[in-house]
Amino acid sequence: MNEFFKALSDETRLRCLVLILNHQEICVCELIYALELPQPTISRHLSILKWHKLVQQRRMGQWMLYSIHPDLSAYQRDILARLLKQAETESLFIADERTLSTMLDRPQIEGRCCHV
Amino acid sequence: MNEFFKALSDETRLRCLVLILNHQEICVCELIYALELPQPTISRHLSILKWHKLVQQRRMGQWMLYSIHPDLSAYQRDILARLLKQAETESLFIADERTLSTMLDRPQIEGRCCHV
DNA sequence: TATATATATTCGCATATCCACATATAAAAA
DNA sequence: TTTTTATATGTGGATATGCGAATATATATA
Repeated sequence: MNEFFKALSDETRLRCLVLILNHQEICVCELIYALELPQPTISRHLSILKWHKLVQQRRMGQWMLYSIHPDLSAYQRDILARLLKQAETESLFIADERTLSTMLDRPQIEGRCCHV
Repeated sequence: MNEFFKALSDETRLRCLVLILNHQEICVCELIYALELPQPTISRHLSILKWHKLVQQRRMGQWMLYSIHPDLSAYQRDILARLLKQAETESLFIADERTLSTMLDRPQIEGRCCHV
């Protein structure tokens, strides 16, 4: 049970998760751009989230898309939802969204709509 | 925001928190007995929870009593409540409660009732 | 006051975590 | 097929975390 919180205990991973939650599906290059962090840093944190089964990945051509894992338990979904709500209340991570919105030539991903 | 999850990312701290939540107020010697861990280990984890402002302490004679911090935000209370519910669903930490129930000469603490 | 009980803290060590840098791999474009 | 773009992984070092053992402190009791 504490392992789940360990996955959430890093700011970079929370920032990634919030972006994933807001956009349903997002590619690594968008996370790199939005968070303004080195590519290996993003990749490594994504692999930790993947190891904890919080996210899944799928390839779309040259891009790797990440989304919330469909097998997430109701419990974990509840925690993530509460976390997201609080992030909005406290206006956390909005800078990441603003940075992302300035990105040019973002990959076109079907059925994606931003929830923020 | 990730600091809160860092406080929850350790199993010993979760076990302490669940006991505190179930008993409202609990003394260190009860935690030592219930978790069957060395006294310095319990004390150290309690001091971490205190540092994160998740718990408060008060002295009652020779005993130090710990309880959930009254200034906890609604957000943090929600997460703890969801966590507690899930622990019950998964029957986690029940061994701690059972061990505690076998403890002799537990300190009498006013207004305490066990919620499990 | 001396002693026992309860709790907190210090120290040293082992391990875990995170980062930067370099390198590897996979797909797309030239 | 070579090159470019996108992503993943290996490595070493710095820092953080957790633990056991010893010690310190505070309260109660003899």
